[in-house]
Amino acid sequence: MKNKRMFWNIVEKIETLIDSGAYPPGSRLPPERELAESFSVSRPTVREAIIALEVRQRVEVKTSSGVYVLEMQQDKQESKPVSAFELTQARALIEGEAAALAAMTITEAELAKLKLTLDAMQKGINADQADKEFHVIISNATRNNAVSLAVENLWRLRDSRDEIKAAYKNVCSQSDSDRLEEHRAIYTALANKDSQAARSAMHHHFNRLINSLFEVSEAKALEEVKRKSSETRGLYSLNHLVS
Amino acid sequence: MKNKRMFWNIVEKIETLIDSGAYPPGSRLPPERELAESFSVSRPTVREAIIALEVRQRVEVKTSSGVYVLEMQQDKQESKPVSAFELTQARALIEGEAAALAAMTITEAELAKLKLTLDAMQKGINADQADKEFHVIISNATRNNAVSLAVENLWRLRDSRDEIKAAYKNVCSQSDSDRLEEHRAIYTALANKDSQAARSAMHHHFNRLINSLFEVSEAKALEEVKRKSSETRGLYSLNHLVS
DNA sequence: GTGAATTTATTGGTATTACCAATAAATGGT
DNA sequence: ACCATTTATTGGTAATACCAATAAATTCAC
Repeated sequence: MKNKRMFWNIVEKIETLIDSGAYPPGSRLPPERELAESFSVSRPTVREAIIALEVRQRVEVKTSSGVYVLEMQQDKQESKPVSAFELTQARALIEGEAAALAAMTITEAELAKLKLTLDAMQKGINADQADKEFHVIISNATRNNAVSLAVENLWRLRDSRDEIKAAYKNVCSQSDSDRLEEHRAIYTALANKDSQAARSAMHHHFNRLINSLFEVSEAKALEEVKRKSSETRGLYSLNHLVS
Repeated sequence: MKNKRMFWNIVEKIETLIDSGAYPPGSRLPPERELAESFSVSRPTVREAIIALEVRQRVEVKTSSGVYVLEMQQDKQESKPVSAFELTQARALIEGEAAALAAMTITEAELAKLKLTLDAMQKGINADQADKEFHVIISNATRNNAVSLAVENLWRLRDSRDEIKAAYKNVCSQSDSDRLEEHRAIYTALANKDSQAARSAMHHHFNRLINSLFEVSEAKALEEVKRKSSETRGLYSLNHLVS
């Protein structure tokens, strides 16, 4: 069943035409009437599609002149490919510092909430959600919204990449106990208000994760791929951080 | 001159109605025909407005049922207020780690580009742009796009807040020489591939900045505000980082 | 009386047509 | 060759009609 309304199909078709290069940025689209005829729909439908494209900032409508293709403002978020290794390394660095900061500012209430996530993770129900909560609570405990935002953005990045989600799924599910133990260590450091220890524990957490990622990717890879992996292994290593 | 097309006005009116609480999330808007009458426009015009709102994810159209108001998905980017102090502290932490990482991976070409920004800054032309380039080059030198994105997002955050831009403007313009000197120190550390020194130099850079921000804000503030400031000064201090 | 099936009214979806206003191209006069 | 005028093109808005899906009201069977 195609429940979509007609004009969404037209949006898609026009967008495809633009992306194919048939109508480069700055050029003018055919008049509404022509588009309507060539797509075998009515003019209002074409108008609706054009309005949708206009709201999306893909085209600009100049009254009595025509519809012009706008420059693609590429989301840099989308343009830069990010691997699971990069993401994990970035998380280690940023969340490591966040933990160090949080150790000085965290409240008893937040420590209690952290404890709850540990319990939830131990019971194994919604372990992944408890994982996320754990990290978010810590980032908020920094009392620094810029840091919170940075951590949230990394999480968003993780969720927006299917290959990263897949990679994490492989790793997390097979080492729940490690993850729990590491979270406990971070929690203890925070409870002790020990910045250094909190940073270090966070680094260890992600170091294990990154090594697991390498193991999985190596196990899957052919010999040739293995060689490349070992080259990049040095690049994303956290060995200089884990004391 | 109101060159805007009619339907944009309708979009505005409907959005105002929604924001005013007249149509809370989940509720149904009046039928197109009624809206057309009450706004004294034709039905197609109302349809166009609704489509614009739909593309913006403000409403959901259910065929033959009605138009329903969606939950405002507030950009957390916008909802969380971020002060210049928070931003600067976050930059210190994240860019400090970025510099430490970059020290191990930076290329000669990138060092040369860094040098150019130093020269530009010395000449005083486009000093602010040179500043930005300096930091971006370093984040890209990490070979970690997740880190690059994090740094870029912080910059975007800075540019999106007028009060932060204003605060930075006050501080940067009055201490160009300090900034240049600190950049040189960071450059030297990177050229020497000295991670520790690079991190430390970056921390010093932002530490000076944060202290300048405090001075400016204190100079401007009344006595009472001063007291609050000195309370939060401890919160955003980098003293635990600068050795 | 109650529940299910049917009918009816409402509502958005699409198409057709018409006319307006602004723009851009073609034309003509100087 | 240049400028003013005319003409054709193009998007903007409106009015209308009919369709299809939904939801409400009604009817009917039990």
